Amino acid sequence: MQFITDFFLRDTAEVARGLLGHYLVRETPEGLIKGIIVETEAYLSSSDPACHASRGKTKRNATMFGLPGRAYVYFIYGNHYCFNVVTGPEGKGEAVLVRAVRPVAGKELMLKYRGNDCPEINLASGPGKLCQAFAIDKSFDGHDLRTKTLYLQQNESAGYTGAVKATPRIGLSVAKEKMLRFIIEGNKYLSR
DNA sequence: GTTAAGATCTGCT
DNA sequence: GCAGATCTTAACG
Repeated sequence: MQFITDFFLRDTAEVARGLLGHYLVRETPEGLIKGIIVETEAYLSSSDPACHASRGKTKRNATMFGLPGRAYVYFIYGNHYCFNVVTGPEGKGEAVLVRAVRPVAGKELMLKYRGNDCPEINLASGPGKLCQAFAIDKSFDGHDLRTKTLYLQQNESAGYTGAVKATPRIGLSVAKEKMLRFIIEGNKYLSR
């Protein structure tokens, strides 16, 4: 079952928390890839210097200011893509970074896209690894996440996957103190 | 035109 | 635990 737009129009931190336990699905010509989201981070537009949108709209972050429920994909550190879901009303500039999933289907394909024989526990345990395993690149920037090839799917048992915990976000040089990272506590597939 | 910093990963010590 | 790889974007001259 798909998410409705209203889900993404709520408070961004609530959306980040609410996505835990649900599915991220990728349909490739070679087969289906599916994972359960176990780690997310919220990026707010106001008073959040860590957010790309905090210093206004630019060519790179324009997607963040677009329609909720779209994908915001950007390239970082010369090597990696990061996958976000745009939240809030159009023009606000907020998003949720999906940092890690637990693989549930298409593990062979994920392994192939990751390009080495990494253990299952590391297939998608981090934003860059997740994009590699799901073959997500810049062509998905602005992609509507209710259409095929890449979408989010509700999981009825999401609320029973474990206790949710808020922690500081990872890898930032500013606003390190904000508790905007959400994890399923104790899950083996977290980035750390 | 030039430069510095970045929502990371991997391999080596 | 730490440094290096690697390159796009945005700010500045």
